[in-house]
Amino acid sequence: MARPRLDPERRRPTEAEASILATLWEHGPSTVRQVHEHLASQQDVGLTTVLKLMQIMAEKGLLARDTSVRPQVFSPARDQADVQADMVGDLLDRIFGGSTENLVLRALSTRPSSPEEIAAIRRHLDALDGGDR
Amino acid sequence: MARPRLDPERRRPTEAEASILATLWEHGPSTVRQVHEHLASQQDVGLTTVLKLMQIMAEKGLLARDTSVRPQVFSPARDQADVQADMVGDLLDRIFGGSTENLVLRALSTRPSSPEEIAAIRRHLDALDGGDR
DNA sequence: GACAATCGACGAAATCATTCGTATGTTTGA
DNA sequence: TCAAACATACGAATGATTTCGTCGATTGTC
Repeated sequence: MARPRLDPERRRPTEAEASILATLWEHGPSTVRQVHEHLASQQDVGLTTVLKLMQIMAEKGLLARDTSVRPQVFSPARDQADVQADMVGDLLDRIFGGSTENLVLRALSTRPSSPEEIAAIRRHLDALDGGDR
Repeated sequence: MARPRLDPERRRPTEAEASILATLWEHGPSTVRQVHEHLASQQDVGLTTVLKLMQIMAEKGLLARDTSVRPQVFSPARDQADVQADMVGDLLDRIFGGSTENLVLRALSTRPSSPEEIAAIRRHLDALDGGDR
């Protein structure tokens, strides 16, 4: 009696899956061992655990795998920006009542941002509305 | 062989729990029936399911309950801003490589923001760094 | 008070997410 | 060549999450 399965598209990665995706986005297409080495430096996790996860992700369509080489090389199947957009949108709807302003404000106040970062965000805002004031 | 239990503090609400918290933040302290009515308008979910979830959340310390009235009234036990900060921080670390700028940029490009909203965000930025340009 | 409606507790089941042992096949290097 | 090391598959265990049925208690209505 659990929740019915979600539409395969728009399926958000789980926590462990997100770690693996992040690794692949950062380092590019990688073998299981490479991903494991990176993750193991942060958390205690076994090689076969990572393998299993990546196999499942490939089945789900989250990863693409190249079986023509050995060891096999995995790459993210979805664009980083797409996944980020889905997850931000989800968070927005789930606990920010859909208010982008609230989310941005919360993000800015949660983590200290450098003046450079703030300036960069201003430029993004300018690009959105032409810099009206 | 699942993931070990997390520290009770800093425990992020699950998906279903987040929906309930959002309802309570939006409508204030509510009965199970009220929460259910609100949620049922969005998804298909049973009354006893919501009840059970809210009981569990009360046990976990996510909700406070007033048993002196009938029906009982539940309210969020943690501040909305705190939970939002935890969840944004988590998303930041998990798939944005800790870059607030990326997250903000993604949020802004994912959802159309009104000029008013953009102006409000600018004011927040000004408050952070005094409006340096 | 009798009856119906509502409330609340509880247990159990289904599914999901994560973990890893073990078994088997493949490659490498002495 | 042959063994050691590595790669991959697979199944199963475990805990977390979500679901809801059912039963007794409480409340409201006539």
